[in-house]
Amino acid sequence: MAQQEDVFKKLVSHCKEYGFVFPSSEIYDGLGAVYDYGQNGVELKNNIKRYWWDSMTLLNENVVGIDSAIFMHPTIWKASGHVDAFNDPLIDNKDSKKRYRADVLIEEQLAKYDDTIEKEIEKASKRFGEAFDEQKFRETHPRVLEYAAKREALHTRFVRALNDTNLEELQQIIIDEAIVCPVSGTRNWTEVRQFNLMFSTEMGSTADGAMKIYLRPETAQGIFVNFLNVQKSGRMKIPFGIAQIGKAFRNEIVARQFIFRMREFEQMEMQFFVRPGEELKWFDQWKQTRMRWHKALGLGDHKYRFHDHDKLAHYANAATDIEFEMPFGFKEVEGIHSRTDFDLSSHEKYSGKKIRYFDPELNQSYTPYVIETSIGVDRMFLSILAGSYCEEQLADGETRVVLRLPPALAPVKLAVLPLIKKDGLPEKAREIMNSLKFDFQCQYDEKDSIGKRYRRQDAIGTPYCVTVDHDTLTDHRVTIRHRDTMEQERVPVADLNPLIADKVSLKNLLNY
RNA sequence: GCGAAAAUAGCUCAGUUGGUAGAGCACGACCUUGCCAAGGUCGGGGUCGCGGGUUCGAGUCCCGUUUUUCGCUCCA
Repeated sequence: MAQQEDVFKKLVSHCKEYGFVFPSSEIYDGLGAVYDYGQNGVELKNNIKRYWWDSMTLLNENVVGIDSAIFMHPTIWKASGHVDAFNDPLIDNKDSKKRYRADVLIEEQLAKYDDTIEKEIEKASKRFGEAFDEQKFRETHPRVLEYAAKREALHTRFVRALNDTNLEELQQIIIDEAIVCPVSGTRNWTEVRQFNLMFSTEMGSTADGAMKIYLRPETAQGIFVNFLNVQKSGRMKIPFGIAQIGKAFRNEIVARQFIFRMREFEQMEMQFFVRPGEELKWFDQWKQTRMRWHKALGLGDHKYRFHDHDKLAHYANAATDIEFEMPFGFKEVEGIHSRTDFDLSSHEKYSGKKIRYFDPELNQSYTPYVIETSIGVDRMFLSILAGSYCEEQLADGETRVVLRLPPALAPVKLAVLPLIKKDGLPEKAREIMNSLKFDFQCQYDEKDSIGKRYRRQDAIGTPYCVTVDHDTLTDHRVTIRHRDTMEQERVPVADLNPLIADKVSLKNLLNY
């Protein structure tokens, strides 16, 4: 385990040193759990997205893509359940370190007043026996009146604070009422905080006309609200899917582990619409398809596993995760959920628009059921880096760091290197590079020894190095050096383009 | 959010009881160099995370703060 954490540290360090991932706003001390992708990172990330997008939209004629806006109508998040699910005001006791819902603590205090009043009545009732007039007792007894008044005042104050979502007031109530922690028995409280998962901002420039809107916490809703648009304009027939890649935002309480859990992240989601009753069949099919997609990367089949959910979310009737063995353990990179008709039905209810599909084969209309595949781009990025990163012991006792990235995903496909930087070799190398740069991400390097340049390319995962030597000037052949085996072969310059194109094509991955 | 640890050059780190900020690698120029991190010469780069305090003097001691890591907690 300690060794694995060590690998993780090295990975983070490698990402920064070689231009894959930088902490955001670093010269201003950084911004918590936000990261930027560097010159190599963005290429790798784009290639991952392309691999997913092509696997969805090219391999499935019944899957099409969209790109919906990050801003969406606020009611969408009511319909999806996101507004209600994450609005609890929470408070911590500093001594017991227990966390409570502030509203629940205050409700318990209200119940205590009720209890006290009831106890007074009970006592009096025993004392006076048959002659006891409860109604009159309630209206006249000074202690009961006092507690009733206190209870009423607290209740009024509490309801107002809740309606205004006035967190300071909720905290003040807990202080004023001398509410103690049931565990520690102390009144050493933190501030009341609202852990709303969603970031919000205002749309509209005038104060009174402004509308509170949220940055989407998932891309899925953009697909659901466009279901009819895509189905009708694309003449889509069930079963069919809609794919989308885009940013999502979650104000995580604890965002950690590098790019594994960030506050701003990117998702690749596909919602697949099916007939009611057939959802579990499709769920299983997508489960297998998605696992094959992952394993096609060749990082090692044993590094993947399913994790089926025992406890299901309110909208799901089946759910599983695809987990990858990260340096810090098996972690979720993709979720596959059978979301039933929850989302479409809910949007139908909230929008008042009919969201149905008329199935010509069944000659009936219904609300389609949905299978969702949802994958975190950043997690995918991390899993690929973790799976590719390799410190290799060489025969001569040296070690080399090599990223064994699938060639189709590598940020740089080939480096063109003159053996030495004189005798016309640099010019020849430039000429070769110019003939290849339209088809491949290429790098030219003439600094330092050839061995050092090979190692630099290993560190960013460049699958091929093309070396120009004196013979090249007369025989028009170059040496291709392979990243993984370090083997070399001599090939004609004219053959380079088709040769490399074949090796770095996404087709090699997509044929799973 | 709580607790613990850490922060010195692009990277990895050293820095003695408090007394002129260093090394290796990396980076740039030139020379050398025929295939797996070679060598030489010269050079650029740090208000020691940030803000206070103690002191004649703070990278070093104290307080606060930010960021990161680990453990809890929370969430999905």
